[in-house]
Amino acid sequence: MKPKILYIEDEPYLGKIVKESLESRGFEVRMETDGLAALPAYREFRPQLCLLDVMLPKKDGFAIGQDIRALEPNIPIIYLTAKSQTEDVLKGFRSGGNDYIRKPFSLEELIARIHNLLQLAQGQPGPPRAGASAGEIAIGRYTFNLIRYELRLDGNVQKLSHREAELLRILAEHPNQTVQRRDILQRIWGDDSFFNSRNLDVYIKKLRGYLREDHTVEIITLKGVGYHFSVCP
Amino acid sequence: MKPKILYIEDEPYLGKIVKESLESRGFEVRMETDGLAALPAYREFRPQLCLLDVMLPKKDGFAIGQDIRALEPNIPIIYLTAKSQTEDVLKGFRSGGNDYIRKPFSLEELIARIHNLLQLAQGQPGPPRAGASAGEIAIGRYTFNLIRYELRLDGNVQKLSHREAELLRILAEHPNQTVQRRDILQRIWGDDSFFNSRNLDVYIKKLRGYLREDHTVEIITLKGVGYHFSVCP
DNA sequence: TTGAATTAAGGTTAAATAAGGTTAATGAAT
DNA sequence: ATTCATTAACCTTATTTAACCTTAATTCAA
Repeated sequence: MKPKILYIEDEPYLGKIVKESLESRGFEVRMETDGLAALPAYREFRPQLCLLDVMLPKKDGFAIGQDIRALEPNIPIIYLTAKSQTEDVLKGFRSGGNDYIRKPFSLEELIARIHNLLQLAQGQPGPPRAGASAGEIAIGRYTFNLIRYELRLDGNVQKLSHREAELLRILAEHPNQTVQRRDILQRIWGDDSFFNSRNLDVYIKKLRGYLREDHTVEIITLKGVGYHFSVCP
Repeated sequence: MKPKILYIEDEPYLGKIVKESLESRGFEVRMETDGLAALPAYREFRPQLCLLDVMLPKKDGFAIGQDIRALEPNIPIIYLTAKSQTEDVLKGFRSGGNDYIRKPFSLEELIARIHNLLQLAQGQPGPPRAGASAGEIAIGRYTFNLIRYELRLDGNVQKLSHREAELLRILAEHPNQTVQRRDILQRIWGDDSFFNSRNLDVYIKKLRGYLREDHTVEIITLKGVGYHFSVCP
């Protein structure tokens, strides 16, 4: 489904160009030129992101942003303005903005920032792999659900503990790459002292046990360095 | 605890000013002037956010950003640069940047953007689901009425007690996120002494009982940390 | 330059600890 | 009286610690 963007802009020429550009990049855009029409349009359209010009005749963009934020605390909002005073940028952030772009801006930059915010709002950074939906990672024939801490193969479900899941996640985020031991220790235990180090060994063993069914998946030890999560298709 | 920021900047005068300003605003800052020192410093310092100058003599900020992103996929990264070409902004986002600030920048704006990103990175409360109106939260197939303390599934209504409702509310406000045990204890009981701690266990059990009907909803224990309210769609 | 000896790194297992789960009884408030 | 909240006792399990074993890397002698 195309991400929906609500765009409030009172300059019709600029607005038309931006709207068309965004549409050509795969967004569904609803534009309003009147600040007072923004909130009703929001309610009806239910966008994933709002792009608000600040300087509007009747109701300024900051006020609109605050209203929308009151309705939907987490929706990404980008303010768009000709003002270049720092004070306005600050006001933008205080009004609940997540980004603030000064006119004149480059369309490419605008699009990059939109993508960035939509991704941040989703919460998930890693590139999704085929065969696994959001919140899941494909690991060979397994599917690992990051939210429920479940490792599935065919019908079988293996519940993982928190530590097990953290470790598997780190490995799975770096398929066919070397992950340094101390980085894992830092991420899970916060330091890389001797005891935690032995602890990691224990969990590596557990994961190897869980992953035994699919021989294309392997945790390879690189002594003195770390681990290589090998996933050959 | 103060948020830690790793700051890579090769201009010592500018760097000193920025570092001190950030410190005066409650951040703990580690600055490095050498691009090659960035990654080791990152490993040791484990910051919550990275502030990377792009134009560095030996290794540029984008390369550093990519390395750091490989270690920690979710850490917010801000690029800082004198370049004003759009192409560089795009490159910045492609390298996994979450924001991009052009020099000369205002310190206040920088700080506002840092706060903004730290907040975004903190918690992504999942997208509120359709079918629940104001004062109600959708929890999987359930609907939870915050005012009447009622948990509904299809026709059935389960009345919750005050404590039960408080706890469910805290969890439901953070779907698919980790909530620290001590935060819950603080919010409900005002402290986190041993006895209240056992008390929480009792209420968690009760909620699990109420939520048993929908298997996509689960309260996952993270031993020593807290709970993860998993709501898979 | 081999190749045994040495050493460090990690594997394996099991025990200990701490954290939480479960259930029931007690106490407080309406 | 009844409901809800707290306390308590006992049970289960994740995590840590520890001990001992295996294997890879390094060293140094022949």
